[in-house]
Formats: sequence, C-alpha cells, structure tokens
Amino acid sequence: MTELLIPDVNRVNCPSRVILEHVTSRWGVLVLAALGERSYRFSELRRHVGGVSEKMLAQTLQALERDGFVLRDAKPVIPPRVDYSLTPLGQEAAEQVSSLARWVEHRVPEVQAARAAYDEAKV
Amino acid sequence: MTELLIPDVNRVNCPSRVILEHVTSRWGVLVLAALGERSYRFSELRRHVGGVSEKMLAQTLQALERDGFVLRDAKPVIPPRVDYSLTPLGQEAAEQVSSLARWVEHRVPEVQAARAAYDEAKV
DNA sequence: CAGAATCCCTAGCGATACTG
DNA sequence: CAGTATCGCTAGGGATTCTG
Repeated sequence: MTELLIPDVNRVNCPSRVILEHVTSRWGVLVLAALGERSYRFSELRRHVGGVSEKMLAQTLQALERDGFVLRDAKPVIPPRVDYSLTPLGQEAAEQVSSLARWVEHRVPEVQAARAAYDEAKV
Repeated sequence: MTELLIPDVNRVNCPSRVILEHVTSRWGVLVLAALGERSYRFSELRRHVGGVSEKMLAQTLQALERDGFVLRDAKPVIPPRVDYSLTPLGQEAAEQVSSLARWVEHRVPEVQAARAAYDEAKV
C-alpha cells in the first residue's frame, strides 16, 4: 500500500513545498517578520533587514505578493512612494515565522553551548 | 538614539540569523518536521524527504546535530545502522516548523487563488 | 525613491564513484 | 548501510547602471 502518512510537502515540486520555500527563504522570513509588526516603504524595509540587496528585496516582495501574503500600495506621487503591508493571509504566515524567529533568538545560548560541546568532542 | 526595537535577527551575520537559516533551510525544515514525528535511519529519511541527495541530507543532519537539535546514534553493527532523533531543543524547533508546514499545506488553495488573480492582473 | 535591467561570479548543489 | 570525496555545473545573488 502507499504511504498515506507522508505529507504533501515531502513530495518533489509539490505546491506546498514551493510555498514553504518562499516563506522560509533567506529574506522571506525576515520580510514577513518585519511586516508583521508594521508596514514599510521599500528602502525603509531595505534598511531594516540588514544585508539584503535591492534586487533580492524586490524579488522576495514580488514572490510574497504573488502568493497573496503581501500587499503593494504604490502611491501616485513624486517622488514615488510604495508601502508594503501584509494581507490577512500574510499576517497568519508572519505570526508563524515571527514565533519561530523569537524562539531562535531565545535559544541562542543553548545552541552555542551545543556547538561548543560538539566541536570539542570532534577534536 | 539607536533603534532598540530592531531584533538581533535583522543584523548581518548575527548568531540568531545563522541558526534561523539552518532551521529554515530547504532541507532543514523537512528533516526537522520528519524527525518531529519519529526517529529515522539515514536512508529511511532520505526516502521520506523527496528529492534530497545523500550529500545534502548528511550536511543538513550535521548542521542540525552541531546546533543541538538532532541526536545521532550510530549502532556498532554490521551493516552500519544510524538512528537520528531530536533532542528536547530540537523537539521545540520541530513543533514550530511543523506548525508552519501544516499551515502552508492548509492554505495552498488560497495561495493558488492569489497567484491566479495576480497573474491575470499582470496581463 | 522605487524599481528594472545587466553583468558577472562563486558557492551551493547534484551526480558519481569510492570506503569502512 | 552510511556515509566521504571529487568533479562539474547552473542558478542564486551581489554590484552596478539606468529610468520614470
């Protein structure tokens, strides 16, 4: 019989895995977490998320917008002003990844201790 | 004054961002989610997580082991048998990522609808 | 300011072969 | 079986330039 317990996400190129990879991508996580707190303009967000290039920020925002997580509001003014915020769906995603990010920050000491133990045992 | 509200994870090369990237890496998510349900042997896990190469599975497991999330139990038998499971810290991580994975699978229809709307508007 | 377009490069990753 | 080692590629991503 087939393995009914294997979730869809474990299959190659399934829809859920692609979405999951958008959400958990290097910059996707940080963008969602940031927008979970408030809306940002493009370069404001770029300053907030350390190390992200213009190209990757635009690319990440477009993927998240297309997936229905991010709302793009381009004001018809000069100079251009574009506000990014979350849709209700995006808010749900942001809660999940923010929770994960907070958990990680909280557990940094434990991880560093584990690494020290691992590295010493490997000598 | 300095921006006190910016979490550590938004800084480049900070410890928490590196850990987050291990946990949210392409295969890290799926490995943690799998081990959250039960322990696996190496090639059992490789079959379970569709599309992962030996190299990437080994590399992912090593990173997660070093971070203190995964326990590696190599039985001294022939043929070799190595069981992978989660530490208590890894269980906490697995709960977070499994929750996220389940949420994504649950929301696949909404995302697909959003993409259809986005793509049509872009024509 | 908010991007799009281009160039370019390396490191991440897969495929394969080998070992204990 | 559970890896390690090596090779080779390509696509992810940075830097730069250009535009409305």
